Amino acid sequence: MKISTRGRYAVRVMLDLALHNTGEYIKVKDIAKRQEISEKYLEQIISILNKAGFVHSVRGAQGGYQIADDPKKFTIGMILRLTEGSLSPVACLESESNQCERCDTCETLDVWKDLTAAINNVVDNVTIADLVEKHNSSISYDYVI
Amino acid sequence: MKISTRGRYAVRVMLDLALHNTGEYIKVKDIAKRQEISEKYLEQIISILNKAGFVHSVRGAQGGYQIADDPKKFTIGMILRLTEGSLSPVACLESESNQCERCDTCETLDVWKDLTAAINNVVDNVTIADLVEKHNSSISYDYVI
DNA sequence: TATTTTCCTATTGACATAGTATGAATTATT
DNA sequence: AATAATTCATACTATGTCAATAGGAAAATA
Repeated sequence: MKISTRGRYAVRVMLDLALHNTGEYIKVKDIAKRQEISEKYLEQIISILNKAGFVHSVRGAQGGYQIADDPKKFTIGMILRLTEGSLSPVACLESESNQCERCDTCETLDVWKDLTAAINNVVDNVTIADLVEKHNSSISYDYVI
Repeated sequence: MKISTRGRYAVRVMLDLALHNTGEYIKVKDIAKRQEISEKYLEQIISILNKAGFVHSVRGAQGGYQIADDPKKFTIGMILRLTEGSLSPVACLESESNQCERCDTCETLDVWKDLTAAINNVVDNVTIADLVEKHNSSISYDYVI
C-alpha cells in the first residue's frame, strides 16, 4: 500500500514548477538540485508529465519545462493516477476486465469500494495551487517569527 | 497502491472462520476449497493470523482453526496491518526512524497525512462481524426473491 | 561549430509477491 | 501400534516492479 517515488516525485516536480514559474523555462538539473532527486530519474518522470500535457517543454540550450496550466487545474489525484496508475487498492475495481468471478458474492468488495472512495476524496480535493499556498504561508511565518 | 493477496486473503480467511464457526475446528483444506485459494499459500497466511492470536489452532487429525474471539473484535485494519504492514502510503509516516531530512519543509506531507487518516478511518470502522452481517442479509434476500 | 538541453531506450540490482515443494511434528482413528 | 490427517516450519522459485544508472540521439541556442 505504498505510493512509489515515481508518484511522489511527480507531485514534487509539479509543485516545484508552480513555485518557480517566472516565465523562464526550468531545467531538470535545477529541479533535481532543489528536490535532491537524481537528474536522470527525474528526466523519466517529467517525460511522463510532458506526454500527458501536464508540463510543456522546450528543447535545446536555455530550454526546459513549464507547468502547462494554472496550478489550480492539477489535483494530486491526477498526477498520482498518471504516474502510478489506478489508486484503487484492489484490481477488481479498476476495470470491467479485471473483475473476478467471485465479484457477485464478494463480501469484501464494499470495503474496497469505500476505501477507494476515501482515497479519491482526499487526492482529488487537493491541487498544486493548495500546496503553493501552503508553501507561501509557511514562508511568511518564517519571516514573522 | 495495492493491497496484496496476502492481506486480502487474510480478511477472507477471518470471514470464512467467522461464518463457519460451529464449534468444530475448520481445516485449511476446506477454507481453501471455499475461497478458491491455494492450500499451501493459505497455510502461510493463516500461520500469520495464528501467531498473532487472531485464530487458534489444533494440530493433528480432526484439527484445524477457529476464530479466536468475537468477530466484532477484529477490524479489517487490524488484519491488514498484521499481514501487510503499515497502511500509510508513505514510509515517512510509519515511524520516527523513517523520516527524511526534508520532513520539516515537506509541502506534500499533509496530503499523505490526510490520506493515511482517510484510509485508517475506513478500515478501522469495519469489523468481521459487519461482513458476516452483510453476508447473512444477502443470503436472506436470495430466500425472499 | 560547440554547447546546452530535452528525448529515447536499454540495462541493472535489489526486493517483494505469489506461490510451490518437502518434510517434520502432532493428534485422532483404526 | 500403525496409519492417516492435519498443522507447522522452512526453503525454493518464477515473475515482476522499483529506482535508479548509462549512453547517446535530436534539437535549439550562442
